[in-house]
Amino acid sequence: MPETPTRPRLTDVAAAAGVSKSAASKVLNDAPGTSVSEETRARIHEAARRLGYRPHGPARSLATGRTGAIALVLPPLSNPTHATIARGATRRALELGFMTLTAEDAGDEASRAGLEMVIDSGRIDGVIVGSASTDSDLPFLLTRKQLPYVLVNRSSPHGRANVVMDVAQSAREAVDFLVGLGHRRLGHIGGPTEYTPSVERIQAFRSRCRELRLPEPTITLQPFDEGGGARGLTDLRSALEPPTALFTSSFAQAVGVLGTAAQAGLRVPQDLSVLANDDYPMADYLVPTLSTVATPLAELGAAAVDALLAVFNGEETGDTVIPTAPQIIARGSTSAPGD
Amino acid sequence: MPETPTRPRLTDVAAAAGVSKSAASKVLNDAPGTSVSEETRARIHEAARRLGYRPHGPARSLATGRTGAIALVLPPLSNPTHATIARGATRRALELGFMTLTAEDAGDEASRAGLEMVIDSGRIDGVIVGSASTDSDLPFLLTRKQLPYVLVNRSSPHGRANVVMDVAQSAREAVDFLVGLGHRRLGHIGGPTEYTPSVERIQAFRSRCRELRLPEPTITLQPFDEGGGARGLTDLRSALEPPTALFTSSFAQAVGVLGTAAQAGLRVPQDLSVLANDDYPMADYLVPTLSTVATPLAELGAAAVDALLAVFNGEETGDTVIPTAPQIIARGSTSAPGD
DNA sequence: GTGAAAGCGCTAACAC
DNA sequence: GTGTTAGCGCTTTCAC
Repeated sequence: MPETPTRPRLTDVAAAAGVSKSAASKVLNDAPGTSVSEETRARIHEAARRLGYRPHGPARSLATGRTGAIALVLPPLSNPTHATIARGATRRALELGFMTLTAEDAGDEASRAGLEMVIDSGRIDGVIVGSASTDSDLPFLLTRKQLPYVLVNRSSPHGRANVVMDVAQSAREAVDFLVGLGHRRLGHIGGPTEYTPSVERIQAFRSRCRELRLPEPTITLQPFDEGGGARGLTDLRSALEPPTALFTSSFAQAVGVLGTAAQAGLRVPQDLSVLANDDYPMADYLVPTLSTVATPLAELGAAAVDALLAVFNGEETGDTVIPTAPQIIARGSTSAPGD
Repeated sequence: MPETPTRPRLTDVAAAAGVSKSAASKVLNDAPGTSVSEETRARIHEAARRLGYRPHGPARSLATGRTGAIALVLPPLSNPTHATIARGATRRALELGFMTLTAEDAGDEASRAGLEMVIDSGRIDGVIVGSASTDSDLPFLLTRKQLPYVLVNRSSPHGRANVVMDVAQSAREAVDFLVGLGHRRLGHIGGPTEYTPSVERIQAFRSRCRELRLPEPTITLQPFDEGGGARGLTDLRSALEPPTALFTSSFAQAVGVLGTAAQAGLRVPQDLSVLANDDYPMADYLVPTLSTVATPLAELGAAAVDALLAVFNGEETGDTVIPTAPQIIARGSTSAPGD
């Protein structure tokens, strides 16, 4: 049987089944309240299957005003945090019949252009924003364009729906874990404060230390990358009484800490325990192996999709906090102080 | 001034400029051979600007049969190799006025479903495939669907256009670099042979060793991840005469090697020099810092876009090999044998 | 139960 | 130089 040269249209299916286009359309979408005999229904499905019919997206979009696609606006996916969120979101979207379009937001001119292209294209129903700093104009832009959106791993008072993890809980567990090992002088390498989780993490870390009547923790603010971890370590060590254990706000920062510690002749964990936020397979292969707080990033992405769909339906869901508890994974970079 | 409640259409622009839809359309697309007075032209542009007009993608697609979007089918972007290719491709596509849609191909059922959704959606003009193993049916599928495609970082005799780097050159430079340090017994942790670059790398590595009259190198085949590196190291060390220096086919493998070496009490670089394929910022922070062969991955992605567009235009370009030379970046994980 | 027809926003062939 | 018109493939209202 020779290949069909052009993609089959609804008309072709209808013709093959001996019905009208509208009948075919209703049956294939099983539109509510459609009255078509079981037998015709079967004929239509069979014809569609045989011809390999797939509805043509643009045509359907034009007719319905909906596209079945959502955009993910995230910081560069070279950062595994965001890649994981993206994957979780894409998986969930797929389950619900939505395509995802990723627009990387590196904060530069080119990203911005790409982003506007996607937003203005008329090819998406809504946006999941994971890149917005607190002073980003993205929420306003989307509001002005009348595009539904949710924020993920960020929150904004302007956001119609923010989807977040219990960052404070992670920070508290981190403190408790390190204290459980016997540490009392703790340090934290926080992320930039224009990102809401950084602020929460810092506050929770500090207040948990107070609750436990520990000495005031040393805290430094740094970018999320390896270099930030490196500078953070230098910072913390120059404190009057340097911490014996520290918690980083990103995996990459922890890598930077391990590298810098090794170069400085600081032994981990004997001289310094290191606990990273977020867990990746690489943790098992770093030197020393890296203890982490595993966070439900994929679920976060999935929940963002659910929240966006709720917005589509006009539901006022408010904010979502992922219920999954963070999990400490103890490896070689943490121990009792002095060993 | 109150916001326009609904997105402006071409009709609105035409009305505002006092011309017909077709005039507006032609001017805004500056269609070839359009004769419209400079003055009307200006009026139309001005009206479009004022209203913030953006063509509606689906409508345009329906009318033209083209979408202005291309799909990127790549292995999970948690692998920085593919994330970098994706970024290069997206950047270039944007420059050329194309949107990109990323479909992760993790080789599982869910990815496959997502992929078919994208392919069948009618929302893309072509596909860049970077995930195909040699026995993948993806090329056939795309051919059957009549969707233009190119392979990137892979090659296939069936592919209409393969876009690759000079992997052999990287492998030769790796050998030369290690030999330059004084090593003679070399090892290589190759990637799975169902991926064409793995095969080329292995062959080039081996033949370069022969050219230099070195002892036959020890080669092991492993997955591209950290675990593959770990097992690869174990493998190589169990050789009759273990290599004093090795080249991995991925960055992650090298991380696995460093971790496993540390645990085995093997000193890098004194007991073993390690050179990784591909370079990432993290290399500066591993313990020890990791020597790498930097490869032009972003350019590879960009070139894939160019090649795909050539296919759109019916040009028979054949294969593309990125001209940028690989670059050795010597760090702490390589040294003369025995130090 | 089923089908005819209008129209989503745009482009392009053609008429004026 | 500029406007009219016929679709692109689909959904959906409404009449039969």
